[in-house]
Amino acid sequence: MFSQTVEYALRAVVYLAGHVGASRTTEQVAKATKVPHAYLAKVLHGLSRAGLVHGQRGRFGGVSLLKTPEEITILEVVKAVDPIRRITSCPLELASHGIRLCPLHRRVDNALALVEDAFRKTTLAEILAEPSESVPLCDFPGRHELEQV
Amino acid sequence: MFSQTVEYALRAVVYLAGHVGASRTTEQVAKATKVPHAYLAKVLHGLSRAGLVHGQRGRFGGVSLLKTPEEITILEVVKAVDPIRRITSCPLELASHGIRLCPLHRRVDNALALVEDAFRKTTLAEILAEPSESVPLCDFPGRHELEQV
DNA sequence: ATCTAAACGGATAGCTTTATCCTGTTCCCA
DNA sequence: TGGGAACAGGATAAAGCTATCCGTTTAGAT
Repeated sequence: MFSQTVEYALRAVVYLAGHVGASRTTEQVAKATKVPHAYLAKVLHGLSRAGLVHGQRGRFGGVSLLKTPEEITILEVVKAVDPIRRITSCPLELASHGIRLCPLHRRVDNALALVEDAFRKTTLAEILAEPSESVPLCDFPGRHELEQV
Repeated sequence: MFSQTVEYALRAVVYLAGHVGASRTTEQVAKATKVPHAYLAKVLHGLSRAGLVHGQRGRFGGVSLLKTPEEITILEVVKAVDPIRRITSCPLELASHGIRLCPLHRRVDNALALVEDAFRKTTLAEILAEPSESVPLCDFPGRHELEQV
C-alpha cells in the first residue's frame, strides 16, 4: 500500500535523525538501512529537492538533515517522495458530482485523511524517543549503531 | 495509494449493490462505472474467486452479488482484489526485532490498521443509504440509473 | 595543482500493474 | 439441436516502479 520508495525514504531519514549534526554517505545509510545504495541515492536526491536533506559533494561529503528531528514529520517525508493523492473530485468525472464526492469516494478519501493525519502528527524525534525493546533500524537493542563492525 | 484495481472493484460492487437481485453484464457494469470493460472482467473474476459475486455464463447471464449489501464491507472487497499488507515483522529482517516492530514500522502499521478498521466498518448498504447530493456512481442526483439512455 | 571520495545525472533493464485482444467455454432460447 | 450471448482465460502490450550501471561534477586534502 505504501511504495517501496516511501519505506526507503523513511528508513533513511530515521537513520539520519539518529545522527544529527554529522553527515553520512549514501553508502553508510544504505548499509545501515539495508536499502540498495544506487536506488537510495535517487530517493535521497528526492528528499534533497524537497528541502529535507542536504547533499554535500566532494570528499568527506554526505547527506544530512536540514531540520531537527523535532521539525520533520513522517508526512513531510512521504510527501517528498510519493505523495498521498487525496481524492478531491469525482474520479468518474461526473459533472453533477463536481466538487462534492459521492458516499463511496467520500469514505475512501476519509481513509486517506486518517493516514495523513496520523503521519502529520508523528515527528522523527518521537520515533527515536519512543521507549521500545527495539531501536529503530538497529539490530542491537539499546544501542544505536548498526555499522559498528 | 490504493491501486486502480481496488478503485474499479469498489465501483463495481457499489453498482451491483444498487441492483440486488438482478444480474448485470460486465458490459453494463463497465459503462456505468466508466471502467475499461476487458479489465473489469478480470477484476470481477477476482471478486468471483473470493466468493463475493457470482458470474453466470451464457445468454442472459451476468454478474450479481452473492451477499446482501448489508453483509459486504469495503474491506472484503479490498481484500479480494488487492489486500492491505500489514507489517507483521521487521522489514529489515533484523533478528533482534523479531515479532516486535520498531517504533517506525509500528507507526506505519498503525496507519494501515486505521484504514483497515475504517473499511471494516463500512458496508455497501451504508454507502447506498447515505443521504447525499450525489448518488454513488450516478450522474443524476436523486436517480439511480446511469445507463437509462 | 592534483588526487580522491563523494553526490549528481542519464541510460538502461527487469518486474509489476494496468489494459487490450482473442479464443474457448458455457448456458439459454428458439 | 443449433445459434447467439455472456463469462473464462491466455497471450500480449503499454506504462510505471524498482533497481543497476556508469560517466560527470564537485569539493576537500595533500
